[in-house]
Amino acid sequence: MLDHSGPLNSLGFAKAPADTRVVVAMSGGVDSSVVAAELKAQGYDVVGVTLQLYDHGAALAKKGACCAGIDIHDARRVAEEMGFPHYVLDYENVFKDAVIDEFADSYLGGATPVPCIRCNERVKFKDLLETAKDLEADCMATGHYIQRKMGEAGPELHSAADANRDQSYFLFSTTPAQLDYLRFPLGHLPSKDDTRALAAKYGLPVADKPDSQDICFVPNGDYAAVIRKLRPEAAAPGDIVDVEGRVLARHDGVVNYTIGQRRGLGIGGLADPLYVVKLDADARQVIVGPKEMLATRTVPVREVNWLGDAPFASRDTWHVAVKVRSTRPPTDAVIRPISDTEATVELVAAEAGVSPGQACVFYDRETSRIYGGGWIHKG
RNA sequence: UGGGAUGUAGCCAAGUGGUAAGGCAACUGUUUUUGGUACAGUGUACCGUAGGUUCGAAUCCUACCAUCCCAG
Repeated sequence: MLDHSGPLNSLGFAKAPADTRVVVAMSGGVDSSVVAAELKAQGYDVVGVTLQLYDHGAALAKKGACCAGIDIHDARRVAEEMGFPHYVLDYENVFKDAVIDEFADSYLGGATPVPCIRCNERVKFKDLLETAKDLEADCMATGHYIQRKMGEAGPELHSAADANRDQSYFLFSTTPAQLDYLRFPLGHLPSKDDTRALAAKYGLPVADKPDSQDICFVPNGDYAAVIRKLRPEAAAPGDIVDVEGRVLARHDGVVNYTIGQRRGLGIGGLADPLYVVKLDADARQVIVGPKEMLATRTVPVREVNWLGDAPFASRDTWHVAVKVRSTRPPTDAVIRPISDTEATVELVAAEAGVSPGQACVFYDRETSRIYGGGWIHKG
């Protein structure tokens, strides 16, 4: 089921699976459990590792969570049944510092963060990856739906075969060095059904667990409540104003809003709906306007992670396709590098709801290859 | 105090005799490993109050109340 290329084993090493140690990042969900089971079945020296990322009450009972409470036990059960060692590491402090704090501060600054990406780049592919190396593993495998393919200049990042499952948006910041060490055994599967079928085949206790969704550390979808707990000032009220500055209503914190948002404004009596078109954290203002005002064509990005073969700033423009959100197909765009890590992205067709703090991910126009991406800022 | 206008669900607003459109907001669901969007669904409106005319009124008549505008 896994990739094969010449004399190398399925993970790309020129030795027997039994001599290849692979750390599997196990969240406790179906995907990573299948990865671990499959590799173990193929004879690899599998070591399962699960991170405990947070541990507050309400989130534990929630369906579709990961990396806490019952999920850790689920991962452990899979390891026991399949017969490989499994370790649970306490990463609560790391996760809070690297992900949750920034999540809160980003919202306080009027931006809209993507904590799942930060978690991958700052925790799973950083500390956990180092831990895997400490365990003398040859590589680390995850259950992400994305592909690593060997190219002329080394490993390349490619979208998952199943476009509906593709998680490339959340993995754009994977560096070449990380990519070299990582493996994504599920990326080539045609659909999630195949994953569940494999889970059933190995008799995994997690075969029927629901998919994870929403932000894992946020209970009940109320992310603002989490922020208020961490940063009481997040509830500071302010005005909801139109583009001319007229006050239309009051709000209880800019953290409750994001650009493109329609619901929650509470302003009625108009012929057409209003959308948040801008957030001014300093003035505590939520600026609203008609839908047309959301059309955005110029997107400034920084912290660019470039995965092309030639240096990012070696050209004036790159013609690619980009995603400014996870749930829409890539759209044609031109990247104009400003430096090795900054650029202006011009969308050929305007997108609505582009917000600072979100990611802009670069895709090849013709192939499944991903050229990295950058973080959108206010410009 | 005169003159004029208006009063229909949280807001805006159709409906001028036959028993209450629609939009916005709100809520719920679907979609989605971020936020958001989109889509679908959800409303017992004492039709300002009190009388009257009529088989029957939100729609006609009277009075009153409230709000707004003009006049001084």
